[in-house]
Amino acid sequence: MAPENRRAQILDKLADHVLAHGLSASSLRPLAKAAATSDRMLLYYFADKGELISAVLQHIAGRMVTLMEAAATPEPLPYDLLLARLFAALSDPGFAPYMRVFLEVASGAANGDAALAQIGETIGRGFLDWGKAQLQSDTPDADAARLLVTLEGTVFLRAIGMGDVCQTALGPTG
Amino acid sequence: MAPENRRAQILDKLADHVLAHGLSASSLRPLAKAAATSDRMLLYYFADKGELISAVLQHIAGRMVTLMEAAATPEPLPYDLLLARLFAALSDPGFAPYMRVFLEVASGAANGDAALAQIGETIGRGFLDWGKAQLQSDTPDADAARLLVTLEGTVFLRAIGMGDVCQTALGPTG
DNA sequence: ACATCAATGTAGCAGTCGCTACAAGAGCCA
DNA sequence: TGGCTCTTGTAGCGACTGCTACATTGATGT
Repeated sequence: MAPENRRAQILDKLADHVLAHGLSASSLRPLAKAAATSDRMLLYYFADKGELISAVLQHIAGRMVTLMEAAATPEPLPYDLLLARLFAALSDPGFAPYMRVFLEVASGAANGDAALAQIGETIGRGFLDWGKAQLQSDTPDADAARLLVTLEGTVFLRAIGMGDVCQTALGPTG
Repeated sequence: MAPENRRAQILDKLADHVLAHGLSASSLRPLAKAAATSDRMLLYYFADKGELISAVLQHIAGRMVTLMEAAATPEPLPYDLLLARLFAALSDPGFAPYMRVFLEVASGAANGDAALAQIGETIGRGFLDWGKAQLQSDTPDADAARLLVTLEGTVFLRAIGMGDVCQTALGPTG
């Protein structure tokens, strides 16, 4: 098999594993097992673990973009409606693993990992732009920012078992 | 020294280390060094690492409560004003380490660590109640929930270098 | 003085981490 | 056929992980 194909194939299975088990459970040997290869080969296709993780996260980001495009509405929506719709989407079990990983990326970034910070920001800005395009608003920049802040807040709170508070926050007043 | 004092003394230095370097850099030997003792002694005063981390995080939570009490206003504030004030407080370098650790706790909780989830929720609910007491509102529950969601969202976004978006979200419309 | 027991040091175990040296198979070109 | 390069397996290194067995100290109580 052509090396680029092989690398892409491996990357796909690595992404599955990271989404399923998180970055903290993604040392080389478990990753290799998930990709049906050896740690030795992972470091053959990737320069080191940092490059591997970066590639996997970019791959995951690509998948997330695809998911979001599938969730896009043909018409822009007003803030409250879009927020409610996206909040529901993030509750979907198909989307939750991405949020778990995103949270882990943010945590790593906060602890000084520059590579994670860079990838996290790229994903975040992509999300922001995507939301802005979905918004029907007189102040799209501010509303898109509010949207993102609110949604990431719900991701955070749900992680610590406070999903009920998210409902309270978004339910009555929107 | 009485064992309880000694344990408390160690706990205090452990908290310093965790706040400075994060949970991921808090294996037993670095922690022991920070507390001027040995890994052996850490496991003498704490049953195992899980109990130790729980104790440290609870200690950190206690400190955070103290900080928040010091930041409390004598009079309740309306939502927009309180949000702006707390957002500024979370920007303070004295508070930022707590948010970094909180984020790491949330990430660990999302990845299935039950102990972290429990501690994270305790801290989060404490924060929620504290905010509610600070709020002047006709709908304090919903507003406190919105406040918390928004603030945690800014913590998340700032971790990945999107502090500017937080400003945009909170600045013009509040 | 002697026994007892809490507090602490020393040393090490078994496992995992990222990573690498070495060699062997596999396909390709002269 | 003989080399040559791409790919892969085997084995292991040194560092780190949480944790523990064993020995020693020092204070206390009788």
